[in-house]
Amino acid sequence: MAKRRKVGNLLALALLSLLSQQPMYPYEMAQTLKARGKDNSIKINWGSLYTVVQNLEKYGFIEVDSTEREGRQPERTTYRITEAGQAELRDWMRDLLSVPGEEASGFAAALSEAGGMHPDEIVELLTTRLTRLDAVNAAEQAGLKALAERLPRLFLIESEYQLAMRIAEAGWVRGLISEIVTGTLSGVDAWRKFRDTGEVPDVLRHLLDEEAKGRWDEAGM
Amino acid sequence: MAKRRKVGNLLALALLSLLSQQPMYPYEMAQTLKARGKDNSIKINWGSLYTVVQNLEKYGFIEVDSTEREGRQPERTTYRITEAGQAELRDWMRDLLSVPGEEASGFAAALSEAGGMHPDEIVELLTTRLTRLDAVNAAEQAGLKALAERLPRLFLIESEYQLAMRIAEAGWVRGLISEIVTGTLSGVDAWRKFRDTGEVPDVLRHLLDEEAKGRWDEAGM
DNA sequence: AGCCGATTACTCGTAGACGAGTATACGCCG
DNA sequence: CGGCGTATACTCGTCTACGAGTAATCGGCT
Repeated sequence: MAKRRKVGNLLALALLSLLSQQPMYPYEMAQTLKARGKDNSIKINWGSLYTVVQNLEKYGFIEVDSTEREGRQPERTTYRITEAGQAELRDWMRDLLSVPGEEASGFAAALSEAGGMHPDEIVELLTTRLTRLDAVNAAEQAGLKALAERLPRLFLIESEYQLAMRIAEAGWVRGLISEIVTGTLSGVDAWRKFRDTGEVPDVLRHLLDEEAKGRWDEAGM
Repeated sequence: MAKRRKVGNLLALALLSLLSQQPMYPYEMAQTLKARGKDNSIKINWGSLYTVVQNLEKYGFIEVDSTEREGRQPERTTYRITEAGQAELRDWMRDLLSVPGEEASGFAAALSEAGGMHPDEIVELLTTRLTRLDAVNAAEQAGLKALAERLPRLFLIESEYQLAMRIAEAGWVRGLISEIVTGTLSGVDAWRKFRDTGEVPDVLRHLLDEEAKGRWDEAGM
């Protein structure tokens, strides 16, 4: 599951999908993606675009359909998808849809280092995040509503998904803030003391000892 | 906000955080991260490790503390964090915690291409995802519970976060499946028809026309 | 008629990510 | 006490991502 792809960039997925509908040349692909608003979910990078197209060709997922020049413009190479490309697209989609996980989040990484900062500062930062999340979500919700009048929702599920996730995140952050503030989160008291006075809590000393003996992984997480 | 970092790899964040506690040599950093179970949230890659350390040094965030050799082993270079490094760590943390978004998800990308597959297949795949999500979540929940008995929750927030997000995702997926099955999701009927009979729905034809004229972005999403 | 800015379409160079490979030392089993 | 598996500590080379730069054409305005 979630196996390594020969061409792993998500932009490649979008391109394969595009070419499965009709042949195109690279620049046209980028334009079409932009026109369809896909540049929200996938960043279109000129550098990547041509590398990805090249690699897709290298591995036989797409092939040259024709090359022509209009006037004296630089040559336009039109590509079409191959059988192998169709298969790859299909397989990749199945994989992405059916296998959860894998995404590394900066926020999660930062959370796991949060012990290095003062609780009050964390609360302040999280509050800022929450405000921004709420703002973005409200805007997005309004945007979605507007679009929903002209488009079947089918075309908007991916935005709905992202919105749902961000709403969930907002909820979680709200909860965390209140847990830190009220002290419900076990460990904050010692943490705050440590950050304020420099006094190393027993728990921490304990943990460091255990770590030295490499006992952490025993719980099998 | 969310500005470009001189050293952008999340591994660098972990390393800075580690070195802000005490000087270490690269291999030791990797060991410590593993011992602390951080290899769940951040993948530790030998190749990346040394590149990142090198870059951190290049930009003055860390500096050589000492180099020694025990016996005839390869030289061990111990690094310590600099003032600039402390500042970078702090600033980066503030950024990661207070600014939401930015994470590109493969699932979202796949969702936005879902129109290219048959609804029944999508439902099948989503159901698989749901099963897996539920399984992973149950396991994680159990694991967390076990750990919570020995560790203050403070050390587990990042796992709690990831769990919360995956639970939210499961909920959303469950909803989507039922919306597709029952046909509540506007557009599925036409979609299914199209996939079954090849008959191009009016809506789609309409959209393609508009796209040609570049009207998509007007809603300002 | 001709100039300017936007659009089209790509090229190239660099920096980063990553994995496979390497080389030494240490423990321990027979 | 010799050999071998494992842990230690990196090195190297490839492949990918990306952004800045380029060069031609087109439309419109003076």
